[in-house]
Amino acid sequence: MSHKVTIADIARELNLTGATVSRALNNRKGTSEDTRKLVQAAAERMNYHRDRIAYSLRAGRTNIIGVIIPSAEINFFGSVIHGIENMANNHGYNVLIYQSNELPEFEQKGISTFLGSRVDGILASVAKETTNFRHYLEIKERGLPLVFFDRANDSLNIPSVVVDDYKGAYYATEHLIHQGYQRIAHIAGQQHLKIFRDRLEGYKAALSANNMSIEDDLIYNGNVSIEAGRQAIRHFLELSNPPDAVFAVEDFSALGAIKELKDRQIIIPADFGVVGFANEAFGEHITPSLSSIDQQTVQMGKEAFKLLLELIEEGKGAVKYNTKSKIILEPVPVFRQSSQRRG
Amino acid sequence: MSHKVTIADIARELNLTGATVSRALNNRKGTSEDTRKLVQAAAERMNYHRDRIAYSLRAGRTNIIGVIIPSAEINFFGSVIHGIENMANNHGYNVLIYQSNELPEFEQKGISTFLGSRVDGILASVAKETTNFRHYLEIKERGLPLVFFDRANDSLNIPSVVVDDYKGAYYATEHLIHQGYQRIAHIAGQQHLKIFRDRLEGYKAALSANNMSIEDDLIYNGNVSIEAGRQAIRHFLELSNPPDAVFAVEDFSALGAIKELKDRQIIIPADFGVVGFANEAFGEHITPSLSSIDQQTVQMGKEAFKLLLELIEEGKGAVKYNTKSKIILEPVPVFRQSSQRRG
DNA sequence: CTGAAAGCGCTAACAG
DNA sequence: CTGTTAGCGCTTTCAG
Repeated sequence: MSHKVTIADIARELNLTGATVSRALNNRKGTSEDTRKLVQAAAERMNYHRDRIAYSLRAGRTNIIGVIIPSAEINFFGSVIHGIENMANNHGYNVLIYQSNELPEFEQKGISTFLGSRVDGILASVAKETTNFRHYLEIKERGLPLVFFDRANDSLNIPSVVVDDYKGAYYATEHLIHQGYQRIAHIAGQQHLKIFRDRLEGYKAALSANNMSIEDDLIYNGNVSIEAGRQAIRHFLELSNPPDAVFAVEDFSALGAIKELKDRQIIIPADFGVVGFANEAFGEHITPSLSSIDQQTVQMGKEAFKLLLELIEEGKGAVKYNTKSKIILEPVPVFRQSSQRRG
Repeated sequence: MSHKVTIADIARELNLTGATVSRALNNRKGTSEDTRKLVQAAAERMNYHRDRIAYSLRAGRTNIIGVIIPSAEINFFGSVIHGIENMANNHGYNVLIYQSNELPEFEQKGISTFLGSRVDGILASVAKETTNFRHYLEIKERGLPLVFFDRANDSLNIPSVVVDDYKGAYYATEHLIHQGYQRIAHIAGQQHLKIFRDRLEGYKAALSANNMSIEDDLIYNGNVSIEAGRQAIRHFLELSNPPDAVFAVEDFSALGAIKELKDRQIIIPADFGVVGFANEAFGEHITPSLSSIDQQTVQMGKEAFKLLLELIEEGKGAVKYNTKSKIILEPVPVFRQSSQRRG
């Protein structure tokens, strides 16, 4: 059980004082080369690890950042965490995780424990159900660095890293047009979420830019689920003038669309084109493979950490929140079988 | 910026002393009802949050556990983390994450920072490349609670939570037999990993129990990848007496097998049955949908935390590591189209 | 019931 | 170059 070894232990061992040992360990100037070596050897030998709790209390910083995500079970967030943690690790930071499970109460609780834990900064992706952002503003008021990723709220003037949803949707729709589809529909997501609104806008813009009309009948308001995708197709096919392609707001509704089309013996992509959004893992493996828009998840995590780190270092207690610090990642189209009927 | 409010601030405000405030806040006995109310109201009003760093230094515990995973990008681990974090949260613990990226050096580094961070316990899933377990033993020697999940090492006498790989493989193989397949092959994984060895054993046992012979030609030694699955099928179909079904060590090799069989116009499941292992998300959506064995990931995370918590609470500095504490979860068969040709 | 004092382990300021 | 002292914010003796 060998009592945890502290600086005092090393000092006693070497007939020195704690201060000297501390200086030697941290290579502070004002220590002779000799004692420095002596101390470091002893530390090694005695298997000393600096106590970060004590250090943090003293230094006023923990080298820990807190990350709030809706759920670690969602692929997307696992991937972002991967980017965040690796980058953080490179810079000497550790990552504390908290899941909101999409509920604002949990978000609030997570923020509260993060504040108590004295994390040096917070990265967050907002829960779907969150409409009141008071708890996020509290972070800001405390002068603690905060960066949103993916699910941001622009009106709060908080830095963020997001993918360009508008552009991604534009690419997807334009691609369908280039593939010769004549009537392109859209399966939309919940419109109270900005990311889904942006995708709808991108879809519309691409149509307009190509002199195609925007028709309400061709925009199905669902949610992000396989079932919504099936329902959308049922709705579309009942129209007197049905579409021949669809851009779905994300991959699961695209998947539902594909399933429904296959059930109805409609050939993809020859008779009907489908593009999703998110580039989920399954897309590559289904038949036909799903065209989609990659969101640069790992990159997003890395950028988010880097931005947070800048704020931490620049800030030192007084962070300047300016809207300038908004990083918009370029979405990457991944076009596969479900939409390619040319070439 | 309002200087962070501390116990001293509240004490000053109320003309009390820090000790009293502390007692009142924590509902310690030996405080009058009146002052208690007074203090708690003031704390609320002044927006006081207890500083966990200072508390931890004093108390010798952080209420933080460290979790080492190979990569957050792997679905499986995201899902386990989900279970761990939710359960930890319920019990007042926070979760620090560290990715080994499958490298023992990183594992070592993670453990080192966890020790420095004075986490109350560690959960770990061993990196593929790890062969020397010295760093894990160090945790044990320090008396810090440690629990392995999924990728464990039984010879170290460290508690663990795993799924019963042997049984899962047995179920999978037996199922194929019950479906009337005559010659059942196996795509094996790297045999230096226990989980893969166990699956091979389960496969063999099921064959033997059903009076079917075990043939070396029907066991393909690959790794866990789509390409390995394809290669295995190529190998099997070249045999003079080829198999008519395969149990793959995990879903990606099963996927490769399915792709190769489809390319060769072999009908699944009528002419060839396929079962995988892991129940990855894509399995449900491919055509034909993939039969697999679910590993109870979320449950695994929950059990792992619960076991760790027991060790933490029982231990209080002197943990008893006994082999008794090994939790083996029941694998859950999920049979879909790729293997069902009856009923 | 409340106050004074000490200490968790570390580092920075000030002396020597 | 090294030692002494103090303090980060909290809780827990021990007195009063």
